[in-house]
Amino acid sequence: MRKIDPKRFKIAKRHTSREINRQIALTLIRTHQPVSRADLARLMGTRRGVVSILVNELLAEGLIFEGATGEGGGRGRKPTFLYIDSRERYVIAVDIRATRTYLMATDLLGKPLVGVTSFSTNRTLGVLISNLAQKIRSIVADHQAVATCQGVGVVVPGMTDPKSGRVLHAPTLGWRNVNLKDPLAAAIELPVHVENSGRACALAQVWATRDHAHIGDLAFVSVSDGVGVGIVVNGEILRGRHNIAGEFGHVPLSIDGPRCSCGATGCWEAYVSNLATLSRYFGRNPNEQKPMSAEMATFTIEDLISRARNGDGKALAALHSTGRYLGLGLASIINAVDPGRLYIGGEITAAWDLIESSVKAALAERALTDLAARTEIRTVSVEEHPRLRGAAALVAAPAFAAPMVA
Amino acid sequence: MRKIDPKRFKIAKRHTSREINRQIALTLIRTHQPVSRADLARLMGTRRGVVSILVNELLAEGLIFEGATGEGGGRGRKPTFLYIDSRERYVIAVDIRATRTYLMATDLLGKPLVGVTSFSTNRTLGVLISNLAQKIRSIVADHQAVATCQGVGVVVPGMTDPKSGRVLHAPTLGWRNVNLKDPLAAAIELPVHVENSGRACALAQVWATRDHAHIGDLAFVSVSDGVGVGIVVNGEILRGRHNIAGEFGHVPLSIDGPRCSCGATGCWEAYVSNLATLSRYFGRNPNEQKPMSAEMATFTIEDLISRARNGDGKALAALHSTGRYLGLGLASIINAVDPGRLYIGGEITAAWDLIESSVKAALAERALTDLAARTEIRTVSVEEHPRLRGAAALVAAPAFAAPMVA
DNA sequence: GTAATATGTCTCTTCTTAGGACAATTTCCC
DNA sequence: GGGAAATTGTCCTAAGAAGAGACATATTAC
Repeated sequence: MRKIDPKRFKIAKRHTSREINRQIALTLIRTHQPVSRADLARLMGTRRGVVSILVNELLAEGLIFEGATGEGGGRGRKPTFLYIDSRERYVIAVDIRATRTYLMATDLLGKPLVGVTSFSTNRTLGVLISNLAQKIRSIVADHQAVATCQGVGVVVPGMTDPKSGRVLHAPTLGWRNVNLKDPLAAAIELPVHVENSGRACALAQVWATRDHAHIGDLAFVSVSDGVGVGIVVNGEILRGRHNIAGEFGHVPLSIDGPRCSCGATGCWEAYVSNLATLSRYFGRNPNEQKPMSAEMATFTIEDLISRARNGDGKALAALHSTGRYLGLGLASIINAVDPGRLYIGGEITAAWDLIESSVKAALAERALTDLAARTEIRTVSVEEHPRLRGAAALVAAPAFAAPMVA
Repeated sequence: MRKIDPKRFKIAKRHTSREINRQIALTLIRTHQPVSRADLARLMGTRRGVVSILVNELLAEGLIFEGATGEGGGRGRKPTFLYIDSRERYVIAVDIRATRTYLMATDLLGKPLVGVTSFSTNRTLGVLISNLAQKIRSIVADHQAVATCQGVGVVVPGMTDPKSGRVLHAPTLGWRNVNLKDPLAAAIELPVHVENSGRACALAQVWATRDHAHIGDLAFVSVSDGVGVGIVVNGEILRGRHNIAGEFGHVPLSIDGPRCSCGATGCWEAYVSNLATLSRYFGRNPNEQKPMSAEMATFTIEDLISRARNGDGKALAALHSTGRYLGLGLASIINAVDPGRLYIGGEITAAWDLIESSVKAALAERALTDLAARTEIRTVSVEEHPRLRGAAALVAAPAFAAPMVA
């Protein structure tokens, strides 16, 4: 039961019905392909005649194509199967991180076209944009003959305003209120979408085609240098009035806890970030100003995980501790927004078999009901490039989204 | 950008456009009344002809009525003003609390028709339902000649499943998995809606007509025996997969903090509930099993507030402390869902002038941005009966809600 | 070879918004 | 006092879109 906004409603015009049904048909082709017109009519509960018109529109726009006539089981005329056309359009995904920037090209369904490339991040905006533009132009040139680029999706580790394309605050990049969209769009002459990386990861999961059970309510928790969280409610990314919604990384576990990079104390992030786990291993107060030893400076979370696997009890204990705090924080997400599924990303997922029991035990401690405590948790490994897939979804997803109505 | 659920979409039928525009017109009449057909056409950006048809439909259904011709400023034929018809239909609101149960009747806009009545709550379901049915039947009998009852909205201090009408868990009532809807609906032969009181309060605020700025994203925090929170996102109540969404009362401030009634430790509720404030005043550990003194047993938060106003430094300190914790928890809500406005209800609002500065200071400590820290906070006094208004909205709001499409 | 059945197209009907004409009012202004 | 201008609400026709069903096409069952 949704209230109509008396300032920003959208009236149904003559073409609105068609628009709605077109997007539904497209969605069904996307999730059920290969699928025939007759199948669509059955799925949609409408006549084949209407479906034919919708399909012809989608064909004319090149969004779908007709494959070979299928091998239907029973008797009767064989159906012509329809598929999403992932040849004519593609998108470019960009993941800007503190030290390196990653690029990838995918089709509209998120399937990679060229592998991931990367270059060292130069934090001076102008330099970074010219570096990016060069790489993007080269990808566009390579594909010019075959397909057209629909746009560029850029994800950034920090708060963003996707509407204006500004990066409001990205601590690890040292950016504050930087307009990333306009100069980049001007340089490459393509539409640019900017989004926070945690939210983009969540977006990638909602739009993941391979998952047939539609999960409209989910949370993505990305654990690495910081903790990024993306929340999806009713199939829509939660952005909030000031573009900070989903920042569960800065919801406290203990207000008297360790100081966090955000300035407050006891944030979840201060307990479960990779730095926190490493500090725990070295028995070091993460807020200490003392210089780190050479070992500590180069030691990574991956090293810690491999030590834990090789029998280092202290490393295992540090991971279990992180697992416990992870579970306690996940319980906050569950009690606050109660998503249908939780996704965990980041380097820590490589140790999931080691920490899962700690996570679930902690979750059960604080989740309000048993059922909620059993909320499904899925890990997304670093190799799946969730951030890049999210950046791609920023551009690709609007083509499949529901039209805004009422 | 919303994803279409490939399992639960809704196709646009022939009558869908009409349905959408009808609800938009109704919404505009509701928020702009008195308003003419021509005004509506301008507001909706459509032709007067279509508006006439929509309005005639609404008139035929008795949802609106034509008032006297208005006194338009300029020249030209005078408009006939349209109003929501709040005479033919009404709803009954019920608020079940641990010790007393409250009833009220309102029109479709939430305006009270008869004052609030109440009776002592009998926690035995059968007895309570027969008590309720008796009261409701008497209200219905009183109004039979004039108007028809659209249904009964019931709010309960606990987790509910509005779809089945079950109370999943209401600690203060000692109920667990109790079907409240069906037996009550059978007894009174009227539709019954059951909802958690915090969520209903939030609902009442979204649908409050007097507030002309539509706030589609808000949070309502009700502080009394417990802490109930209702979250509204995109004009829709957040319920979550397991009907526990919005339970910020059980998100921790400090996992090592005092034990909460939910079994966990350091929940926000354990810091800011009325009991917590009183315990702080008496310098008492709220988990202590020692019997309370006679004074402590009958002393209420209202008493504490009046002592603070009369110069009791300890009382004022206890309130300031609660204010600080309140602000810290509100910061969690802001960082997590970033609503456009926060509403605070409960007895503590009577002391808002005393604690506001503490609340805002604490909020500023933890909110991620200055802008977010300045999120508007409004108090809703106990006298406004937010829970009963929410119960009424449960029944009244669906008539004005956006149709589900795509 | 024929009946049965499924697919996709086409036509006609019905519902709905779009555009504009028109009558009824009401004020402005000479 | 009377005409011009402006505003409201209704009516009629056009065009867009779904609903219903006929029809040609294609394929298997028997």
